[in-house]
Amino acid sequence: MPALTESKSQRAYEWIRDQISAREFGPGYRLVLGSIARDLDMSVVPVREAIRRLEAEGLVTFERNVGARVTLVDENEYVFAMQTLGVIEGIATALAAPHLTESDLDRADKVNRRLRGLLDDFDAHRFTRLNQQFHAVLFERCTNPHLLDLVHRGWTRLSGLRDSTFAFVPGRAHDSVREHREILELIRDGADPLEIELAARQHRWRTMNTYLASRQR
Amino acid sequence: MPALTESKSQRAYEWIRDQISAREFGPGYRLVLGSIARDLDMSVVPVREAIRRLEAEGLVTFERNVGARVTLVDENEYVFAMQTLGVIEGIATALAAPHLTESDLDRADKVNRRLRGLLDDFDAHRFTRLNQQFHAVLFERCTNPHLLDLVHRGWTRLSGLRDSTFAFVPGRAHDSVREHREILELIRDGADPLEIELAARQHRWRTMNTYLASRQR
DNA sequence: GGAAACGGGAAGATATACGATTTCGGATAC
DNA sequence: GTATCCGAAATCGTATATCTTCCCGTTTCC
Repeated sequence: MPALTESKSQRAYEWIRDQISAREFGPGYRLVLGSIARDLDMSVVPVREAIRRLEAEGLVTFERNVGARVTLVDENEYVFAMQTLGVIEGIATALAAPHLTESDLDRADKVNRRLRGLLDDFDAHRFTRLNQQFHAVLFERCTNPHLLDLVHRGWTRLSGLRDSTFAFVPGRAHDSVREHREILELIRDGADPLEIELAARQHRWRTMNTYLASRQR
Repeated sequence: MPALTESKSQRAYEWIRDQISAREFGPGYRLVLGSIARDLDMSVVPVREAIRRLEAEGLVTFERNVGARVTLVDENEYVFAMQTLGVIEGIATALAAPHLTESDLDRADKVNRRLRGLLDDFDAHRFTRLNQQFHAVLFERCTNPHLLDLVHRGWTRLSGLRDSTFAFVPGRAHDSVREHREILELIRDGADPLEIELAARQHRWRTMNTYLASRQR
């Protein structure tokens, strides 16, 4: 009988990751091996392995003889993650740009229109979700899988950190939609890759800076 | 009695990583849990955990019910890793630049002179080691630890992949030393961060391109 | 002669067991 | 009242045991 199901270790990994993403396990949440194992109806061994992987990805922090907890991030950490994501996503978008089809661009445009629609009746959570969708269309065709993996990790990490930047600085959403249009424009025009890269990077960095400015008051 | 020694899991992790780095375990090497455990005088459980971490870092590839082997990289993978490292290292260098002291720059310069000294009596392996040292001086002061971590992983990954690019294209070494000087110059002059970033990026990408060109003949 | 079925050994996946370490509440000393 | 010392409970770390899966050489059947 072939294994139709994935390994328990894999299941544990995905389950924990999803819990973190869904913020069931918020930052600082204590991951107790025994209880997770019980919840998932398995022994602790696969759970340990899952946690090791998550540790290597930076989603959880491990302390010898004490245990694992969901990585706790301060202000700085958030900024660092955003700064990094800006760089990685920027180059990924630039590399993907030449491979985007008309239909990709239309899809991105449609998502951006929905984003604009949200501006009136603002919902930070929905906005963030759509926002990610928009960018995903733009970078998914990146030709470098290694880079693409880093982009995904960056997003996962951020989604674990903070529900939504836009909840803190709703004003940023308006500019964001406009910048999306500009980036799409650049891609449609077959602009210089470096120009696209820097536009995408600055777009993210501006969100980060807006957040920073809002905090310092 | 407090634990003066690190955990077995940690020991296994470091040992395997070092073996890969030292190319005792070359690409494709089959990592058999049982024998590693025997070599390190421990049970397989810690070894499994170590391998999971290495898997998450991309150093080993895992296949269900089959086992782990040191990540085998084809031409493409090498190019992807270099491309990524160029981007990451570029921004890290740019971010570090304003924080470099005179003594840092002198140290880098000294290393680069040694590199130039090696040109006459070329030794690709030594050259690669010194080359990494040179760049390490430039990016270590990067203010974003997250980014710095990615740079380190990139280097580790590449060192696992291929002993030395310069062994394939020794001619590149000469240009490389010159470009090092130019980068140092930019930093000393307090050049625009973007300029520094792109110089560092292009420096690495040129090595990659030279390699590619040499392969296509 | 080749394809398919079989079977044994090697290695992986997971469970269970147990000793070690940390944590924390309460008792005791000052 | 506070600080320090115990000890139990919780939890981790690792070893051992068992079951499953895969690999590969051999046999069998067309």
